[in-house]
Amino acid sequence: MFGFNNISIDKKSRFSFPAKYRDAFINSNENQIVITKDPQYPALKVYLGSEWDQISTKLSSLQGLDPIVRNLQWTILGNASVCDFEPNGRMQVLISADLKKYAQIEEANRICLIGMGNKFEIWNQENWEQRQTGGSLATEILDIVLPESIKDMSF
Amino acid sequence: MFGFNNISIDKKSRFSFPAKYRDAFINSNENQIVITKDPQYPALKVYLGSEWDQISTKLSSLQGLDPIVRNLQWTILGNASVCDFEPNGRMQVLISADLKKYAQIEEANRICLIGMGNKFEIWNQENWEQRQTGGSLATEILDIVLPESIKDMSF
DNA sequence: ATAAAAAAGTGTTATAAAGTGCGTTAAAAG
DNA sequence: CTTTTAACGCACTTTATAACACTTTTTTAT
Repeated sequence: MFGFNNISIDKKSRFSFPAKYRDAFINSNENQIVITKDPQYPALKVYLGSEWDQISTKLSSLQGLDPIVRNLQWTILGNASVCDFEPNGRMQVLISADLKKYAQIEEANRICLIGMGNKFEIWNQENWEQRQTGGSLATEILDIVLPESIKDMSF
Repeated sequence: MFGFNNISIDKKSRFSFPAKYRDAFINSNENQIVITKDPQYPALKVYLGSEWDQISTKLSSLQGLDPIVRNLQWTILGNASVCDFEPNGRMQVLISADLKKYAQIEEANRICLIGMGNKFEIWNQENWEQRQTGGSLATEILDIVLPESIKDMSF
């Protein structure tokens, strides 16, 4: 599941996945979608339920007394929104007010949904364009020093 | 059970878990909730009864002569408040005056309830925001040197 | 020590806001 | 031109919260 999509969000903060991904969703047999914060950029990560189960299990098992681990747990686990998802239906998903704020899409009625294989990203259009042209964003965090326990995880 | 929730506490210091967690509570067959102090931050930990049984059993069995262990035992075991909990009912829980004070939510009528998988955290809103934006809090303890006996526990 | 008063805890109800479901219209693709 | 997809609008349902009433426990005063 790849590619760029500029799509709308309705008055109740829902968007629907483009129909071109329907078959892939049906084949992977998912009935849940998880949206959470991207730990580095003002953007959102969208995981399939099964992917999320793996990531969250691993992340929550790490030693929470390490402050860096704890921060990642807060960001990724503590902001995750689990949504029921029907690959055969409208494939609609709600974005919470909190996550909208983080991704700076509070006002917007359009978002960029980027397919990255087994996950998606959601971006505010201006931020996405700026990143694509090599610009940097005020809120981005590039200098995370990861503890050993996390180095083999990919979010 | 994941995600951020900004919820109210009533005049009698009760809050109710958001309805989205109901199914998970019913499935895990819990009828008790335990709230206690977070050992590092001015925040509260909320455990399911079964999780608490494991953690408290393990923690209380550790050698109490090590001062760090002793401190963790005091903080976590000595402040635990066990509450009856009805997954099919209103899922309401009372926060004791003591714990409210520790988490600095005495005045506030709103709290942040953070779902971290098999446990929750409760934060005063200002403290939570400050932590999320990289700020630090006066009362936080980050430089704990953990004894071996605790390194494989995750609270 | 007892009664009254206050405080703390428990449970119920009403209402506004948030979330969900679905039909219709508009736009795009074949 | 037909079919599919995306966007919009509306009605319905669920949820959150404040307000209220009642019970139990604790405190205070006599």
